[in-house]
Amino acid sequence: MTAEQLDKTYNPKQFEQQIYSSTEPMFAPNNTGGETYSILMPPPNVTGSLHVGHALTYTIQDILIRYHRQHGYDALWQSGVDHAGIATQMVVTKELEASGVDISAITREELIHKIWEWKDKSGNRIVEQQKSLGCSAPWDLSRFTMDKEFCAAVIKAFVALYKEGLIFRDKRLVNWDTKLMTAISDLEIRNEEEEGTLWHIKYKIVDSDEYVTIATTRPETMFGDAAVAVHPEDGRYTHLIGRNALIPYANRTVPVITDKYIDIEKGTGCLKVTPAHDYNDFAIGKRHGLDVISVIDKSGHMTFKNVPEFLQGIYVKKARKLLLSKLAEDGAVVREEKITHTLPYGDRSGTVIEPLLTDQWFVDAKALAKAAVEAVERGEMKFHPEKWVNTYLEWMRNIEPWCVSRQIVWGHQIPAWYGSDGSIFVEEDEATAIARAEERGISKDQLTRDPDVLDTWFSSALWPFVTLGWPDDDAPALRTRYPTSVLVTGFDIIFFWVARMAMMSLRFMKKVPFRDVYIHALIRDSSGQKMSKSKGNVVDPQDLMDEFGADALRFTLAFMSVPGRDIKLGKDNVKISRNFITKIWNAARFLQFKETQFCSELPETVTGKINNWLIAKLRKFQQNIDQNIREYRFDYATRNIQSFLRDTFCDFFIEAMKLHEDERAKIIAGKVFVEFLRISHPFIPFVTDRLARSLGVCDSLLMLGPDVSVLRVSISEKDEEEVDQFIELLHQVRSARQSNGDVDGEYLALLERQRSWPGELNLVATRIA
RNA sequence: GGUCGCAUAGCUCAGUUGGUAGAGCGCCGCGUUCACAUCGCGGUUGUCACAGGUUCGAGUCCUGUUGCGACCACCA
Repeated sequence: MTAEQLDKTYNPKQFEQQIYSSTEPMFAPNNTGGETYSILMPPPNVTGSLHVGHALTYTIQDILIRYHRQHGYDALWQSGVDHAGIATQMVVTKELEASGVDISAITREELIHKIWEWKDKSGNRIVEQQKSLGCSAPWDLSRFTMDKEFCAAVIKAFVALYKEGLIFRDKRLVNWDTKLMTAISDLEIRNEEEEGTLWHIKYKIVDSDEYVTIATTRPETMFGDAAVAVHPEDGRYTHLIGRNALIPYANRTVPVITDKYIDIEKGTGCLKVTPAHDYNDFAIGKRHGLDVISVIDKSGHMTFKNVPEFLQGIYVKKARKLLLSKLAEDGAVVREEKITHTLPYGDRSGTVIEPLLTDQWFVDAKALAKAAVEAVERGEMKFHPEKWVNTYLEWMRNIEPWCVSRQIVWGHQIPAWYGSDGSIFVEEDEATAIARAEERGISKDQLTRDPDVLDTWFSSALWPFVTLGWPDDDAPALRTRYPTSVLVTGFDIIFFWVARMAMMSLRFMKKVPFRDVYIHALIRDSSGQKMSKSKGNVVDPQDLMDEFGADALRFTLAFMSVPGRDIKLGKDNVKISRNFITKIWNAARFLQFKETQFCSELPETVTGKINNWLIAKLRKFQQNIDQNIREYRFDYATRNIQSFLRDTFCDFFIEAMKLHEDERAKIIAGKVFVEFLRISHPFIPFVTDRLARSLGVCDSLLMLGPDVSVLRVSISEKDEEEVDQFIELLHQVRSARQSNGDVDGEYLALLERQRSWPGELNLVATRIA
């Protein structure tokens, strides 16, 4: 490696790209049979582009991977992309519609084909951005949740779970998105508080002049009422129990029943029970054997059955208005009460979610959760920071069946075939399903395949072992790398992904998927606001990288990764990091100017107090970083990098070097600076590699861990202490001079003490003060 | 309603085992003779949210209060 003169200014744009491509071949795992270190990269959505949250999570993972690779581990960072069922189908559908395609007119196969086309064309954008950030993943090993092998694995897992009774089909109330026309899981809805109205509405009691007044926020569902319920001990209504109430305009009566679920204080104390459109009402209905009467269809309109003519086929919100004006006209609205309540909205579509009764596939999450809870309780999978273990356990212990079928086309089609007689065949392929059906006397033509696809998170849940080779139990990666070392992700993904990977992994691999789970912070804007497109406060990491360099962004994100606190990211923070990196650059320039030797070996015994002191500080620095990495304290690590370079190396050592010319010091300075570059490399890979090359040290620091010879060299601990004291005194002298002027007695006394210091410190003292 | 965080300098935040309150930014002063003004040297800035308790000693441990935030659940 030949040295070259460093530019006067640090200009990351000039070399980052080039450094990346020249080191890329070295990102592959070495597969030498040594100790492995593996990280699964959370697969970004195929539709995604890099946002600051990604930048943070990838920076942390890349630091870990580079560090372990440098330290001789067989390191694998398994990358990939997620097909992101609903999100992707939405994006492509929108694009097609915008270009004038009538979505309702194209077939399932055509749409799937279009999405593949889109994926091949645009699905790789985020990988390019990951590369700009410096992510050192072996991209040729990258997986896609819809690639052939992955699909086969998903189907295999589904069939296995089904045959074990851990997946079942049932008619239940599910969260239905009327815009996307699919079921979604509990996690895919977000509840939003808003102002609403509670209408008190009279139902006439049959064969009487009395009325019963119910309170509801959703009057339009009254046509699905199956009862009016009161609390058994509510004296106000005892006389009505067992009577029948007439539903307005419906020509239908419902009984007044009692149930302890009813809250006497709430509303009027009378609850209209609508099993088809409310989870609690469904439960009440089940207890009392009530009919389940649907009045809303899958697109969010009133049905044509069960609903009076003037509301048939009308959109729910409009139907509500119409009905209310008619009820008011007829004097049935007793009271309008303003309340705040929370409404469920679809995460993706933004429309109100309707609980609807439909046939769906469910995973028996409760059964799977048992092992996933126990493994964590036994400490086989550890959370960092530890507090997140409570979030995980709490959710796992109260888990409900997971609805995994989606009424869309982009995803893994459920391997279930239905016979015309209602029989179900769940098999890995069509041929087997047909064979099984024929055994039961059902011909091929009488079989239809379930059109639904699986929830995207179902395949994501299998990510840890499928990417490593499952279902081939002998796959080398599966044998040597499972369980993986650590999963790095945000807390919002604990339920969606971490918990489900734990469940599936324990079922199929009998072991936890990773030893550690590192939960990182959420990034907010500089004033602490959550970033969102609608607020317009989204910071684009690409912009920051363009302006300050990828290293500056990485350093900033690591620096601000304080456990348990959100990151308030502003441009200024990145600028400060850039300034620090410039400082490193200039330190290198100085050493180059001084014709420092970068490649010579350390002498067995270091002479010179300051030289000894520097070596001692370097050792501590190295040990600190090791500990920081072990404890996932990237904030401490970057602080250590900063203070070593600035306070220790530049502000004292280099300054002393200027005053006290010493050939030994040049050797030490070169050696220590190179060690500094190696140790810092995982955090700021581009600039450290660039400097190592320019100074003629090596082609890349990617594989070069800290030199252990630094640890072997014998140094005097007394020297370290002595120089520390000297520096302390130096501060006092400077301070005294600044505030009191040169003539002050205190200053002179301090100066005297300083000058009496032995060896080269004396020399330095005379000139530095 | 349940759970979990957070509160330290003007701002953003460190403070690891209980032992003299810190950094960066900002601000003020000084400084461009051999890296760096994207810099250096020095200075300024505190009721550690509040109230109790444990302790020789509490920013740190315990109890309570207030404020802010997040998540989960429910809502007639």
